Amino acid sequence: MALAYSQVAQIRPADTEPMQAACSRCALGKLCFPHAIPTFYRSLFPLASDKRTRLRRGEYLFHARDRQVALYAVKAGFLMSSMALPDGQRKIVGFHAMGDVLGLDGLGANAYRTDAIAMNDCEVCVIHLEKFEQLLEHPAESSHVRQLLAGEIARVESHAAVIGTLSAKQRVAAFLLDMSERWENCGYSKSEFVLFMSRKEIGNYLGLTFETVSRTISYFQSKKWIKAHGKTVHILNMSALQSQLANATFGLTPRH
Amino acid sequence: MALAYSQVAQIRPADTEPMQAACSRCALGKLCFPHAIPTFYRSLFPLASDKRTRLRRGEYLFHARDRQVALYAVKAGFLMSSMALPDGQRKIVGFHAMGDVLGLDGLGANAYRTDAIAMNDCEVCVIHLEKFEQLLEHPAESSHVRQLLAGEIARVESHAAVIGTLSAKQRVAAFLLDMSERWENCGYSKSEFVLFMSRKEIGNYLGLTFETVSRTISYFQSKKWIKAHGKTVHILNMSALQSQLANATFGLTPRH
DNA sequence: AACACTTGTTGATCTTAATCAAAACAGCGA
DNA sequence: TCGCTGTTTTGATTAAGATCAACAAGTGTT
Repeated sequence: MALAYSQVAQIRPADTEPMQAACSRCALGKLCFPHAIPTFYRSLFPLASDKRTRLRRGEYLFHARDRQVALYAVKAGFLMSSMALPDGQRKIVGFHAMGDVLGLDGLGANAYRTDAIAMNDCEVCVIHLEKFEQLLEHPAESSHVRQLLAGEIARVESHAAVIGTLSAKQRVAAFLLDMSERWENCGYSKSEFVLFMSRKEIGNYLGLTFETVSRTISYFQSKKWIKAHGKTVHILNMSALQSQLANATFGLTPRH
Repeated sequence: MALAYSQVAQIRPADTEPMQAACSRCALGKLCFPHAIPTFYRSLFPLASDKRTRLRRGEYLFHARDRQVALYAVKAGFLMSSMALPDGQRKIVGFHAMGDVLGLDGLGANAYRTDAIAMNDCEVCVIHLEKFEQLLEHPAESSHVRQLLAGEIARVESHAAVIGTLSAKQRVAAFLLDMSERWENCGYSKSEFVLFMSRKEIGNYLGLTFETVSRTISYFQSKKWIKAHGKTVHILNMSALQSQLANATFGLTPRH
């Protein structure tokens, strides 16, 4: 039964409430829609996001194929997006933390293309599509949206490159460095952080089994490059992890 | 020495010439910018694309990190986009045929993010960024661009799912079906077509060695599902290939 | 046509990571 | 607190696919 997230839970109305704080006053500020609604536009479009939604672990924010009604900006907590494969498996194609915008890949298709599932309790800003259309009338927002979309392409392309060319050790090293960078971007320590996903989920994301992920983490610990109990990770030697990616590839990994 | 495409060749001015046929009269018509410049806008923006460029096999259309100056729509021929990996390898992240638009992933970043290389002689429409900005003022175009971007995300995500979860046989089957579909979308036969890339390039794209690709193609031939000499492929049993993807996965492939 | 050179096929062997299995550990509700 | 359940770690074995190698089939050039 794949992941334990199978329980389908619709967002109940009670969980959706008007936002107290407008985007302009949101602590995330620069992360999701940095210049959202410049002062002189405020009278027209008072808020980019007018609702927020709370989700509990395992709840779906949206399902692939659902008619798209909104974009979502993560305010707190973590989500993942996954795709159903023809054979009934699921593949995790992305992890999302605060500031990330979800639902972009559905634009124009009138339907979401992935499932978005909460990995823990989280809070999400809702930007309804009508509101979004209004936002787009402002060139800065419109260009920012293209930037978000283009950035997402770049992110997914890199990920495809990672899982398509690197060995297990390299993939896990790349993953840890990526997580480190993301925590840093959110203003936290880049050398000490908590993974918000299980070994199984990491493996799914990286195209490895959870045993291989676990073994690789143990290996990095034996080298004293990291210290990890459970989901807590302490990076002791960042450059050793980085060099895994840079050299390592002569004779040790696929030539392609 | 990676792929034989290493020779860097800038586009020479002589290769870039004014287009005879405007988008509105282009044979590709619906493919790249379907509603480009509706009649009543023509006086303002007479052409989406005002230049075309010819490339010979191995030439670069653009390099990652180059300042982005244009988008490109493929008019004839085939290109690939590839990324340089930290270790000096290259990873092919996409193949592009006529009607495809290249350069999208650089939008907003002010620089291309991938290298685009001609796989054979080809002809490409150039949509300069200034022209593009004008185009965006028309809501239909603006929305179409978002659609192109979102579609690209979906395409790359599926590809990541393919190489992250499927076995060699499944990947090659998925690849052949994908090529088949693309040829069909361009109005050609879906069961008989020419692969425009080498086994090595297929392998690179799919995260396999060229030997494995070759062996897998031989295997499909031995099953009488396809007939192939060199780059010419004849699909004899489409549903057998499809079923490779659907079942196959119980006990035979990674559980993740 | 003859040549070099690149691309593709097939075989034999080896390595990596998957699979199977079992025990240690952590979290949670009664 | 205990015991249940799911997660993580570690070990032993296997299989898929990478690597090494040799040859065949194309492709292009003079």
